[in-house]
Amino acid sequence: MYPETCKSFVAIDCIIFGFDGEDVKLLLIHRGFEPLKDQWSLMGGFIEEMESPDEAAIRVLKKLTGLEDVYMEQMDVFGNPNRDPYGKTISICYFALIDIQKYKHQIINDYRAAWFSLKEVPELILDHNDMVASARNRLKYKAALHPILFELLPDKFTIPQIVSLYEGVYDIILDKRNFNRKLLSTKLLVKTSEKDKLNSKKGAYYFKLNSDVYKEKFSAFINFIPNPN
Amino acid sequence: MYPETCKSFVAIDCIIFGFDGEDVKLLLIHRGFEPLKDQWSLMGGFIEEMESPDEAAIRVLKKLTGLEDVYMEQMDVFGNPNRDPYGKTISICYFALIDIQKYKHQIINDYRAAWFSLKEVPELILDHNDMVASARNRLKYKAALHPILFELLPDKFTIPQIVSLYEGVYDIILDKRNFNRKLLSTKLLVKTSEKDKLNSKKGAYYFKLNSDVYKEKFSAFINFIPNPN
DNA sequence: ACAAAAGTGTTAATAATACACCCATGC
DNA sequence: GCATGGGTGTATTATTAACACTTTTGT
Repeated sequence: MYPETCKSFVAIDCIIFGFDGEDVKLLLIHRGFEPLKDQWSLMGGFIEEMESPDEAAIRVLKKLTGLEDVYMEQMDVFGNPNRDPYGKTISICYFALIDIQKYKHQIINDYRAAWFSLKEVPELILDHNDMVASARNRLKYKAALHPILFELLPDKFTIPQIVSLYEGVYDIILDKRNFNRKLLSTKLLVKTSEKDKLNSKKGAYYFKLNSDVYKEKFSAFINFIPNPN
Repeated sequence: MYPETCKSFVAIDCIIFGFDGEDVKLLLIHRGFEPLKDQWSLMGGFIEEMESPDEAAIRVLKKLTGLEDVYMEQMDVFGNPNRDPYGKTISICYFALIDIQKYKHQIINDYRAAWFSLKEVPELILDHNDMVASARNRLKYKAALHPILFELLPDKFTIPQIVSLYEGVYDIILDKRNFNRKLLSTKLLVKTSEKDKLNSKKGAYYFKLNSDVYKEKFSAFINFIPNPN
């Protein structure tokens, strides 16, 4: 056995992204317990005795959202020895992409959960704002190359929604003609005959994912975001 | 303070890559101490009391190689609860890219260090072979997009060396004409008037990095590896 | 003179960009 | 009939890919 002094608290924290059709959002909790009561925070938890970090992240995400089989990715470890004044804690961060329509509000005694637009993220406890910043960068990086943002979309979605999604993540304006061409060239999308008439008079066709192509291309490089020249 | 049962051992392990002009190599240690005496292993260590994971990685790397200011990147956390039978240990992995010519063999009582070609990695303790596999994938991923492999090269290097380096990392054969053109188009390289006459009769010109351009383009996307179509 | 590795150019195909108008509908 | 957002096409440029011969020099 190794020396006890090498032990440390180990937690995971989840940066959970959603998309409501207009804006990219972050799921945060309001702590109803000490320490740091009544402050906003990421959802997290300690890793339990017989659990891997990934399992802990899945457990915590399910507790908050009711969802399983969610796209989740390990990102940075935050381990500055002074980051948590309540005990030296190393936190392994995960970012998760969920379909906000599938999110079921869980009744959890100690937390109140709420979605925040990325433009209005409140002050968070400890170094959680840094974690969010890191997750946003990671999301931008990854989504410029791989079609992961489709994880945020419901089963049926329109092209204008995808455009808003990418525009929200990158804070840019896309040329819809060129972007549309690139989207369709991936063969990821299947047009349905239904239209979304809520957001316009003309109505926009709903598309679904071609799940075979999606699985195949999930790790492939696709340049979704134009180079800024 | 949080409950003591949430504590766990936390270590870092370093996957250290080098390049000798022909092959990509891995720096491993032979353990001269229990547990797992006389087996090959990655270099690692526990995170100390007042240390962040990054600081621990830097300390461990320096102890083994004598080098500071090395390119190092946090990668996966290995935290399967059964991964280490000597105590539940979570390991944060780092991969490092060093100039093998700058490597100074350190006299360390408990270890014997040696370089292994990627094609001849021995059986390692615990899950260290998985860590190596993960580091190799990460290296491939990252180096296809960013010029990080230059971290492996000495101050002066030839184009044929760069070609061997990329061919070794990806286990492919490159078209040297197209690759050469892409390399030069990055403006990363400065031709010197010296030639390396060791590896051929004609001799190959030495190049240096243009460090301004290198800093500028370090995070930029450059497609070094052709798409397999 | 020949072997061994270095170096160099052209063409064709593909992908990326810039850009502007018509369409369908609800009011 | 008009305002709103949805949808489409083309021309230009830039990038990538395929492909083979000449150069240098040590032996």
